Amino acid sequence: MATGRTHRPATRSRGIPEATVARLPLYLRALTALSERSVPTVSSEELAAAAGVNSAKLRKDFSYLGSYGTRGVGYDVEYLVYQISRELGLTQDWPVVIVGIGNLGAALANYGGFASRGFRVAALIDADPAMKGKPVAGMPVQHTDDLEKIISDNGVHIGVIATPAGAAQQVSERLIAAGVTSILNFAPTVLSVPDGVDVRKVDLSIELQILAFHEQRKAGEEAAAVAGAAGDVVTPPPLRADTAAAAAAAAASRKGPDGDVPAVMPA
Amino acid sequence: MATGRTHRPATRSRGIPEATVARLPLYLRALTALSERSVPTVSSEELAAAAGVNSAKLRKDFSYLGSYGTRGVGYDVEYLVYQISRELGLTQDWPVVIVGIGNLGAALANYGGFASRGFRVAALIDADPAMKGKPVAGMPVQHTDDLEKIISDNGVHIGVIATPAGAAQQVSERLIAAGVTSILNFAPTVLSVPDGVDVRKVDLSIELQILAFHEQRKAGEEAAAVAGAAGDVVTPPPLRADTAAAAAAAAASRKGPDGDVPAVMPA
DNA sequence: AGTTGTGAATGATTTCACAGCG
DNA sequence: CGCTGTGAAATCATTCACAACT
Repeated sequence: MATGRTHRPATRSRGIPEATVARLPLYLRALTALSERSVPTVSSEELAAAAGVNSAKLRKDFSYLGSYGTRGVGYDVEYLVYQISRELGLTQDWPVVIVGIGNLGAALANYGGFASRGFRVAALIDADPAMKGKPVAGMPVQHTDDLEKIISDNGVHIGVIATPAGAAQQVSERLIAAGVTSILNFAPTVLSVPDGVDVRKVDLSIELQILAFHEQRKAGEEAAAVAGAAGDVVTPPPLRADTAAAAAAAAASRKGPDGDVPAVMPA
Repeated sequence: MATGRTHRPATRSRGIPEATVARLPLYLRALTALSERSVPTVSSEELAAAAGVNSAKLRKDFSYLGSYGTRGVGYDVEYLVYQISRELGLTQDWPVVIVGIGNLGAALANYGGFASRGFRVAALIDADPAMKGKPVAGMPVQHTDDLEKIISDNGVHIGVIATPAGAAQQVSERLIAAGVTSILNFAPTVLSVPDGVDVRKVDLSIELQILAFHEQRKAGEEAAAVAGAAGDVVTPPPLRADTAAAAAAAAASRKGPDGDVPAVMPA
């Protein structure tokens, strides 16, 4: 998951496990699609398929919300949409500010799915004076100087940070001081925030790196399957950088888990 | 976390747990920052703080890679950068295509951190004929018609989908047929892909919904703490939509976990 | 003396499998 | 009969706490 919570120990909130909470939006999206097609009821099997999970997990997830299904029949789509929306707090709408109106910030401001489900972009904020007043997504960009006033005037509790990494920590501190308690961080930095503030992080390069890991593993398996003839060991030379004398002294006795032994011995 | 893998049972890859793999990029980023400041060694405690995790978890994570530290001293920064990069497959560079050059796609194309660490944008692809040839991030946009040729000419294994939701499934099928085996999906849809293809998903509105859940919970706690005087129950009327007769018949016997009972009884 | 590496303990999540109900 | 809801089992992840090593 491209996502990752930062603070707050993985404790249950109101009895609902975190892993379940993270899936509720998926279910909600699948249910909304069914609702638009006027499908009245759906089984756990069908809904699970639409959401990309297995049905046992889905049923267990729903069991934390209550008994909202009908045995032998399934779930009432509209009713479930309402219950999940309520559970997620989407029956009210949340004003959100986006800080950092560069390429990404502008893309986020223009993102339609934003407004549709319970969220409303209350303001766009940027530190560049040249941006001030420029319309983005039909809304004038405001200057960082007014951040605190914007937050409190609009009763904003959720902030989106799309600034460069260097500015993110400071922006988060100002947001929090002004009353924000939930942050969605697109900047590639670990934010440190006080207790009670939730941070979720979306990080493109982390996602790509995780994919690269699996991709590499696939390539390795493939090579191992094909190999046997050419004795080309994939592992490059260790290239140990001896920057620290103390650590360097111990360098001789390194052990990898199995990395130094090629999966397939050269013949 | 904004992320979520889609396919492939959560099995270990080469003995390294998935949860650990997901943290390696974080460690790598923190280590790279230390490296730039020419810090030679770092303890698990320090590095953990920089990466936003606790030190026991970090040490356990590293233990899956091998014994790369020195007791009494810590970890050699350069050496660890290299080992983690290698483990993540970043010692080679991965050509990547971005499909869907709208606001988001353009933002991704312009994102610097992309090129820096092992990834190279090999092509930008869009279905709009009007976009063809237009330069985005210093690179001409190519038309979807040529997708297959672009993938195979460049040996691309990783694709990024930034199209509207409606196009995503079809695009993924074409990417996969042409040889892509890892997909980073920004479209708000569940992709269904064959075995052996990895999908990671980044979804703005899911992240916001998870934040809203916690935000709502905070508001509830606060209200409960303050309350006792005003008897304003937060729970809205159930609003049951009777779309399905069968399910409706059973509507009488609903039970929520505790949702129908206000946390604080009105006096 | 200081810090890693890791078994053992704990906790969270997923999966199984089936009783219970409509 | 079909499908939900859920204990119990299995798996996965985190944390503890300390022996091992420099």
